[in-house]
Amino acid sequence: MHRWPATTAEAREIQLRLAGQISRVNSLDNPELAAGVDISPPDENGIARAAVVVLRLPELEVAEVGTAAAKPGFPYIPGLLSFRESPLIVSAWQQLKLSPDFLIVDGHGVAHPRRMGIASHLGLLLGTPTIGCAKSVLVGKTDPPGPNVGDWSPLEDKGEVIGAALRTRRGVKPIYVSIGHKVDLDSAMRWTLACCRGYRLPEGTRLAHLAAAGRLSCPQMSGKV
DNA sequence: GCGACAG
DNA sequence: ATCTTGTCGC
Repeated sequence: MHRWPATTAEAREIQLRLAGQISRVNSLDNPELAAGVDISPPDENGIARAAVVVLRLPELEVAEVGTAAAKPGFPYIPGLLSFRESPLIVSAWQQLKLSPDFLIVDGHGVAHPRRMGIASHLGLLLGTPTIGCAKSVLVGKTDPPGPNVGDWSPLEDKGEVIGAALRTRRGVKPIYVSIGHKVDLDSAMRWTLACCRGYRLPEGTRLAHLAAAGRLSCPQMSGKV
């Protein structure tokens, strides 16, 4: 694919080049397997763990869980998150026997200064449709969406709609949905909502958070515990 | 120069 | 992402 960056300037150059490879056209058609991913903060030894949870739609039953653990090889820098977390997520993804139809990522897709957030980067690395679902804004402005589940308002930057503030639960802050790769914004919101079950975060992401922290155990687990 | 800044 | 109890509401 490409050489891993040694400097932040190099990382930004890579992002600018990769941004041109993102497809914002929808390719999801009645998906059956949805995946969510999250990564734990490094433990006292510097080891972080990624977990990918695969859910069967529309029931949202856990079909499989893949994990991977390692020390991140890149620091956390706003705008460069994917260089820190992507390698571990790719490893966890490779543990899977199933092939999810799409992946929801805990972070932004094109709602990023260079339109190349971690969700988009992973879409390219995995060759899979991806959706960015972040808990806070990185770049852009938005108004609060309406109070009902499914209500949304555009997230705009430099005159461009880069995502949406989406109400996934009443009475709590919205999440910020954006195109990762091979989906359009309407589809991204549609399938995000299809993965929500009364919590602010979609189930895949929520369960992956638990799995990465070692607080989810089920027979579908694979990879290291 | 100052503030803002996914996880 | 962390640190953080009890409390209010469904």
